[in-house]
Amino acid sequence: MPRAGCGMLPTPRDADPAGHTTMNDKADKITPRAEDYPQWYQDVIREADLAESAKVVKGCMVIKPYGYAIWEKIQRDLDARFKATGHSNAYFPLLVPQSFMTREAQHVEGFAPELAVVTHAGGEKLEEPYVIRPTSETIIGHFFGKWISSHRDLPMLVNQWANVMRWELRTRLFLRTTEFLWQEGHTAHATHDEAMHEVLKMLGVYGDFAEEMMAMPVIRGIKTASERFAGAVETFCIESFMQDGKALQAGTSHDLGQNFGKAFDVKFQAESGELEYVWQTSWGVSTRLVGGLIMSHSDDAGLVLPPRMAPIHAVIIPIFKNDEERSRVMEAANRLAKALGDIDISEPRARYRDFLEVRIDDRDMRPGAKFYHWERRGVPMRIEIGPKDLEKGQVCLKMRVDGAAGTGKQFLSEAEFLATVRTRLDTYQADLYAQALRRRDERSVTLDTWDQFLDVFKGEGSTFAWCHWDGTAATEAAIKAETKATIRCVPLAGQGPAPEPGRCIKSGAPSAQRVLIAKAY
RNA sequence: CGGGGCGUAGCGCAGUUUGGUAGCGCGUUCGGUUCGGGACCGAAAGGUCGGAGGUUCAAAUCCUCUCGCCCCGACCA
Repeated sequence: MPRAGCGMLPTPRDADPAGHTTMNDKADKITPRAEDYPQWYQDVIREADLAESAKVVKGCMVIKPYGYAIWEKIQRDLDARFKATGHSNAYFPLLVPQSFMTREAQHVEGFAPELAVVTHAGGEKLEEPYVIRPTSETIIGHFFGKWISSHRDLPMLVNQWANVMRWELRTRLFLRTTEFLWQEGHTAHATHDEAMHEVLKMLGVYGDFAEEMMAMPVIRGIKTASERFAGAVETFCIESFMQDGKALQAGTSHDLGQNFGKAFDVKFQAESGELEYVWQTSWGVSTRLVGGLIMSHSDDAGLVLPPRMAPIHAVIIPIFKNDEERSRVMEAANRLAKALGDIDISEPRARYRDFLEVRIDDRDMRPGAKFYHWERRGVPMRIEIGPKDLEKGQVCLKMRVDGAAGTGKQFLSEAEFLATVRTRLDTYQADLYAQALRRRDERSVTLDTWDQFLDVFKGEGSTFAWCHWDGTAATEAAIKAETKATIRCVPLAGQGPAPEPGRCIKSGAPSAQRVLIAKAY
């Protein structure tokens, strides 16, 4: 069966009259993005061996080792950033007394439909059911109440890495699963100003992380009331642009005001001697980030990873025809791998060391099959070493995605290669960011008429649309009802087009600035 | 919860209309030959056909009841 091919790569075997191929007719194929984007997304995850649906547990996923390694990269870097901003990790129970969930009115209302409840344990019906945490504001509020009594106890800055469960009706690997992994930061402060400062600081941490480490450009903004976290006074977010034009909320940071302080009676004695409720914040990112990473950079040949998120940076493919060549080539491969593995590729500002991860693929397979194997997994660099290279003292280098500078295989001396590896990875990282940013900006539009709007969002259509909005929930709901597009955020200063007055795209009422509208995951 | 679809080997499927005791491709295992873009030959392992009940000499196939999953709509990091 002749295959459609893998994007820009030549597939000579397509011409094989016998139709021989090692490809499974359906299972190994990556559907092109243009043909079926959601199917492409699933194919990339399967072929890169990142995760699979748990099947036996509705809506849940198994994160496989290679996918989990990416999550570990995310965790390690964010954790260091949280520590650097003064936060400490802690851990709170998975189960939350049901009565806790009902203390804050908006919070119950928002989460009630998606709670899983434990009613029986130890063979008996529980006196009070537990809910499996959909988030931990309530139980942490309870403990903050016990821990905080004086302004000297503030600020309280904790974070927890945990799993949570939300009974979603429709799930997608990484983007929305019933159970997911995340971190949730929870802080308490003496003043609203201080809490607001925290909220924005952590939004900044998320934005920097997304752009510097994931090479994923984001828009920082404020959620509208209807998109706000249940129980928050204000929700801030980072929104990223996926290749199909949809938006992904990649992180949120909430100003909780005194809502949970009042619900859980978290009071402190101020310097003045007065008892006051604390001002709280919470902020989180989840395994959804992995989905965002996939959709930001990957192509029709499979996963593409920025080096700072890649569990493996380089793979060496030995090439030989017989045992004599094999031993010579393997010796050179081992030597090169050792040298590469010693290269420190740490991000300059990071508080941890990062060394280049390299693998030698010595499996008994054709080299071509190995090329495809590692390409699908998004490994940034491939190095081929064969007898010809040994003769010439060179290595053959192929980057997973060809930068603007050149395409295809490059041949360079081993010394030159080793000396430039670090730079090449940094350039590659920067190129992926630039490409993602260009893609987003080229496809962002400013719209001024409802007809234009309908044209953009008809059917499955979506892109980043900057539009005037009259600020009312009614208009927002009308836009969503008619087009499925939603207001992703009101951009913070410098995050969208410069503010200019105009008229609402839907109602025609006056508006002070444009907001970001798109369909969302 | 409504509408649609599907459960047969690890994966993808055929077989069901017209009952006759399960097959194909890929993968896997073993042996050999191969190896600069998805190799080939030979041998082998692997299935109580989602489950329960019924009809029949005989059920993957017909009947009844169940369970599960996927897709589409209403909610969401």
